[in-house]
Amino acid sequence: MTSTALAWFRRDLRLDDNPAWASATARDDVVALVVLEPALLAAAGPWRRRAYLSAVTGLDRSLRSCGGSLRAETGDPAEVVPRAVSETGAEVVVVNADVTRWSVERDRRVEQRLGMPIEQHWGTLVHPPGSVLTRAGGLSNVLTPFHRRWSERSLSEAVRPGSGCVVEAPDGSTPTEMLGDGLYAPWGEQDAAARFETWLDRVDSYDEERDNPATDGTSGLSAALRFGLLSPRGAAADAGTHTPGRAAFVRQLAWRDWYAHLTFEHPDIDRVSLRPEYDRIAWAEGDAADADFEAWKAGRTGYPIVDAAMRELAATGWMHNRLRMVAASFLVKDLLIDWRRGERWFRRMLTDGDIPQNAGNWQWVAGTGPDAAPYFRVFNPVAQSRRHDPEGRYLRRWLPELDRLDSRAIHAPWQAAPAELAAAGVRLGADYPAPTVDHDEARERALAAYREALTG
DNA sequence: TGGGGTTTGGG
DNA sequence: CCAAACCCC
Ligand SMILES: Cc1cc2nc3c(=O)[nH]c(=O)nc-3n(C[C@H](O)[C@H](O)[C@H](O)COP(=O)(O)OP(=O)(O)OC[C@H]3O[C@@H](n4cnc5c(N)ncnc54)[C@H](O)[C@@H]3O)c2cc1C
Repeated sequence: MTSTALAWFRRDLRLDDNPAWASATARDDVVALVVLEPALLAAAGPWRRRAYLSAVTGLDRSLRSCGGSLRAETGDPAEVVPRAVSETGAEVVVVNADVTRWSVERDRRVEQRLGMPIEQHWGTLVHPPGSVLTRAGGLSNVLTPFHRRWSERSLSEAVRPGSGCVVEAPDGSTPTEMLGDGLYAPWGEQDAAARFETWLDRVDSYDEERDNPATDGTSGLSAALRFGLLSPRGAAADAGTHTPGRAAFVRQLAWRDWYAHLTFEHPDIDRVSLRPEYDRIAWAEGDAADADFEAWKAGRTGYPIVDAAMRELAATGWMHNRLRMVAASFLVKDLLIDWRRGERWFRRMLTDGDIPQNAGNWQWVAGTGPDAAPYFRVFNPVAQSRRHDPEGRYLRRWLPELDRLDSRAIHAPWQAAPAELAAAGVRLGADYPAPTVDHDEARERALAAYREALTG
């Protein structure tokens, strides 16, 4: 009698070094399934939706090179998965687990409908939740001790697919048929692996280049990690920590794990401040705040560094880490708008957007999370711009209307002399917005609001 | 991976 | 005069 496993792929869209896939392919036959969940696709903005569907196509490509193909179905997993099980005769469903409340609840619902437990592995983190603990036995609320413990743990060995026969998807449910031929160019684990290889040529200068948004001094691997095209465990192992650049890169992977573990422990990370006293802040609300929020989303705040970053986000689904901090700080501290509103917009628009990383980082910027920046750390958008993009190379890329301003004026056009603006062809309020807020006043307003929440 | 203001100490 | 140190938020 042959044994059949159903491997249900979610955000682990690769075959190599994938614990769930390795286990599933230890059976005689294995069915590979992706469920296109309407709720998830609706929540994703255009960039992440495209990336996800391309990654699904890429997974199908990988499966075809082992003689099978991917079965893709649309619907609620609680309906789709049990149906696929009964159609294929699979006796086990194998997954890599995820940390969000949404995915935990989904898997519980599926198990109920299946009438049996799902076989769970971990394949989207370097170390799974619950495996990195302080002496007291809990999850650290401070990154540094977490990182130390995390580094002390040895990395598990890479796992390889077993020899199970990969089943072909039935007619009508291959990604090509589901998504349309050629609409989504395959983006797969080979692409992620190739990108990682070229990153290893540059990783040694990461610690020096990472804060410069005008150059691609970072790995650009976040979307591949988001969808599991790259094994984070493998990335940490292959990079090593023997140079400062490599150590800094691997530390970022620890940061990623930390936010995932925190999310597993605090499923409401996107809804409540992990330091609850900060939920007493009197955020700006009403028409004026709504107008500020719209200006921020559209890149019309009048602060070039914020506007360039927000325009890049909307146009590409990407934003450099330094700019994420600056743009998020601007929304929270300068506009005094609830971090949750910004978090939702970022999550929708970012190709790499996910709840643990996005909400964790927003809580860090807003000062509401564990080990977050203290609330009185307020970024000055002009100072950040001068420090990290001194020539305005990045600004010019996204704000062509300011290109003729020199590298002194471009960071704060409203401070330039009228003649200088005229010579550069910039009419503030017409070609480019006048600043929506005065940073010095806004900073005082934010400090007062935070202080009030903490003391009053 | 904060910034604004002030003081201090060498030039 | 200026950078660094220091305090505070
Ligand atoms: C307000 C805000 C929102 C963010 N939202 C997201 C998000 O939705 N999804 C996301 O993946 N990252 C998010 N980040 C973290 C970080 O900005 C991105 O991971 C990074 O810019 C991705 O570029 P990279 O792959 O070139 O990173 P690299 O600098 O090359 O870092 C390597 C990897 O480490 C991880 N990493 C790096 N920085 C962080 C960090 N600060 N926190 C956690 N993990 C990190 C990422 O997986 C990244 O791919 C956010 C940061 C901020 C400040």
